[in-house]
Amino acid sequence: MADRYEPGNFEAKWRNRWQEADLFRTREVPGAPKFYGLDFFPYPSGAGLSIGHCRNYVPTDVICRMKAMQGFNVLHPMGFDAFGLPAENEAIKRGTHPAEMIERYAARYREQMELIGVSYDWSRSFKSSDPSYYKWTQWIFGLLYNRGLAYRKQVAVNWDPVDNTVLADEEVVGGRAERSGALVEKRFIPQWMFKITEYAQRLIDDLDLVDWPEGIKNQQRNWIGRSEGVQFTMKVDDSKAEFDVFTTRIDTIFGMTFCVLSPEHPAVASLPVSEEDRARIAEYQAEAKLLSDIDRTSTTRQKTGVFTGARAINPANGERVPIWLADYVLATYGTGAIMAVPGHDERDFEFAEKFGIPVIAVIAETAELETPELPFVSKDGFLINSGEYSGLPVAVAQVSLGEWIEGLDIGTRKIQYKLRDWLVSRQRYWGCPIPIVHTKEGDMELVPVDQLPVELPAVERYEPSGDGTSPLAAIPDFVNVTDSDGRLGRRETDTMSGFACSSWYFLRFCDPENHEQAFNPAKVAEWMPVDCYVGGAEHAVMHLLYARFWTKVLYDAGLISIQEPFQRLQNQGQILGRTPYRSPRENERLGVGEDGILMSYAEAAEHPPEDITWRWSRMSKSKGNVVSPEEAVGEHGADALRLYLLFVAPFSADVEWKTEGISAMSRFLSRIFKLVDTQKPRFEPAWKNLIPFEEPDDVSRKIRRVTHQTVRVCTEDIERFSFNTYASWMMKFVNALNDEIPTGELTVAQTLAVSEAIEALVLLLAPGAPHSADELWESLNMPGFTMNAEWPNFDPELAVEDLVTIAVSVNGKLRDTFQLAVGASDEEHETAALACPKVAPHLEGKTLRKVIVVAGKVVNLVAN
RNA sequence: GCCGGGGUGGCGGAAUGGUAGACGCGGCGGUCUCAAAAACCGUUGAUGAAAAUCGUGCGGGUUCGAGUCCCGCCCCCGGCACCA
Repeated sequence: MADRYEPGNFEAKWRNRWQEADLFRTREVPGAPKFYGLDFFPYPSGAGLSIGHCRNYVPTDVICRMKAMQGFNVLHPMGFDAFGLPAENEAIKRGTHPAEMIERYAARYREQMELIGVSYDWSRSFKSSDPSYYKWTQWIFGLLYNRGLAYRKQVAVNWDPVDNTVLADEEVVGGRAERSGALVEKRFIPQWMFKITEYAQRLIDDLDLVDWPEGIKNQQRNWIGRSEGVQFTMKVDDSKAEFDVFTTRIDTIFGMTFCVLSPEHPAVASLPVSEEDRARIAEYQAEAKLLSDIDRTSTTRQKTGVFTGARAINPANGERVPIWLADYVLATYGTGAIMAVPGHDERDFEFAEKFGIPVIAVIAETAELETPELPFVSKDGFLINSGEYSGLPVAVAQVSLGEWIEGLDIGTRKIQYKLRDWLVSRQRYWGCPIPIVHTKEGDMELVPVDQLPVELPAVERYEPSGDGTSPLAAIPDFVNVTDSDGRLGRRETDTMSGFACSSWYFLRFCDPENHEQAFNPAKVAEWMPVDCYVGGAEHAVMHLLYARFWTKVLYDAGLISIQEPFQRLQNQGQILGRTPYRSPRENERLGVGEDGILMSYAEAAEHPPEDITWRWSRMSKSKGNVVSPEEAVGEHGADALRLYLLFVAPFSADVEWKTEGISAMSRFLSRIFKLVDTQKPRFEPAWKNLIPFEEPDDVSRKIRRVTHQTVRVCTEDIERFSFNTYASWMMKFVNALNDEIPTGELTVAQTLAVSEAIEALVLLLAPGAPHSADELWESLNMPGFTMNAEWPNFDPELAVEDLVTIAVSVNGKLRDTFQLAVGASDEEHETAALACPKVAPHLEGKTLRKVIVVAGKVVNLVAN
């Protein structure tokens, strides 16, 4: 073995040996604890992995390898999220079939993952587009259908005119398609929906059961958007017409000076209005229809609206208030109608100002105050001008007014959610077919289990039709089927969103070969929940919410015994690449939100440097700033790359990729190789049996102390995802051993302590730099692989320092330090502190008032 | 606007209310070399000759003691955004 890190000489060798030994196959030792470490299901893109992906996979690998060494049964699988628009669109562009293309891309991903030494059990791998997998995706669809959680409905949908398909609300950001960036249009098309709204409350409540970043939990809570309020009926004056409103501020009901219906509200048609009014209303409704969603929700836009001519009666005081139509009231939230209280709501205030509607105050900071500055939107206040409710604090009035409304039987207290049902159907080819047959009568039948999977037909052309139907609709062999009575029926031609496929893959990994069931419940019970789930924060809402929902449905069906799939979640930070931009030329114009024109590195090289702005942005193929694992491994070695990814920053922080740091890791590994090479002749493999019988000396005690301290901290740091400090502590350990190990003849106690230290070093290194660790392990003549060796344990007593440095401060300011034996009494601390030479001048002319002793840490002398 | 997460040397970052800056990068000085690279040793928050003083975005507070806790701001990143 060399005395330096020469990755080209041994890394590939070890990867081959691991493969030959089938080292990563999931162990299922009876009685052993389990650990399920999982990375987000990746879509295998044609660009291959970047080191940004490795930032996700390496840390998970480190924790899984440590758990394996600690004797856990570790499940660490990997598969591919193969269905969906990215694959289909790229296949169309390249003129290949997505299945064949995905196969290639997935194989490349696997090679890259293997190149960096990630310990996946590939025997469990699958793609979501494998019929043996999506058979069961269809089966779960059936389960939802039978439980009344999947339904078809004619709805106004978000239509993506670029991808030619519908999108779920979650996939629309600021009126644009998240994926394609196209402006989303409204269309009315029958769609398959999942009733996720039925689970809204549980999806909020059970966030308390999981160990996730607070930010992600909050994003989910916000997305679900629970609000408590009162829904009540407003009667229209002079008419039988009525409509419901929902408000979270029932306490402000006496301040209602108008009502607003959304332009699409069905009650509009039955309002008692004149012909003239009717014409005005129709005109406004037509205008509203023309507006796109982003125009309509633009925050800079002035409010618009029209008076209907009708009035409604405020049930609280009998006042007749005008009914307006305005598009700032959304048809899709609550009841699509509101009571407007301009005194205490900014939107209503803006509207009232514009249209000259009265604004009155009904809440104030104190019960005595007559007129607060309006709009006064705080809930911290008291009711005024509110009849018998005047004087009550807001919170109290909300309860009593709610009860009063309920007593009158015109409304109820209600909980409202922003969350809408999950739109799951897609009018595209490359997805999991929805296993439904439409009968002649227009009924729907589920395809029986024994006829699953409904396989995607192999076709030549699968471009979207653009007319709102799936390309599958044009394939007679697929569409024409017989129903359960043997009559001609029509197969459902929509496919499922990719998010459906990724909503249960973590269950399939527990039992991937099962041909009889989606999974054996006993096996799922054995492995689930995922103990550590690692991936990017960009899936905070969609994937995690959907997967939680499916898990709860399967729980309700009695198929699994856990309600939350992912016990602990960690989000890695992004790796940013240096990206050149230049200012636009005369005939060029910048897109919205861009402040430069993207360049390639080649372009940048021959461009005047003063015209280039370098910016850090997420590595992506389109930006041309990707560093591949092949490049990094080729130049520095897999272990150096792995360690650098761990060391460079805290796991969740973004990283600006610079190559200088990586060579520091090669140097570090070389120092380890050198240290092990030097100590090898002294290494006593049986140190563990001999060491209890040897009388320790100062040097051996020191070596053992730093060994046990390092073992403790590294173990804790890996456990708490503090990989950067795990790496730091190994560096410190190497520095300490280089300092402490004597160069001459060693005593027996020292030999044993050194052997223990060297063994611990190699084993602690193993999760982070497994190739090097195995190379070193072998050079020490130790048998097998480090991954099968036992993770070092630490003895707290050996880790304890015997001498500690105590800080002495006077009035909180550090003045001196001194050494003291561990366990010294408070008096000893005090005496030693007062004896410190630098302390006396600061006490001069003062009276010592108090002495604070924190044993082993600090002595603070308080004097004045 | 609302909800999260941040703000610490030249840089990445470390620090259960108890010696701020661990570990690493970079810099500086040295050893080795004809020289360079590599490797190794020393040094490196600021001001100061030193003693010392100052120092974790800003302003207050709690405490014997605050990067850490509390209150009020500023800035950066991410998410949501007319949700009644």
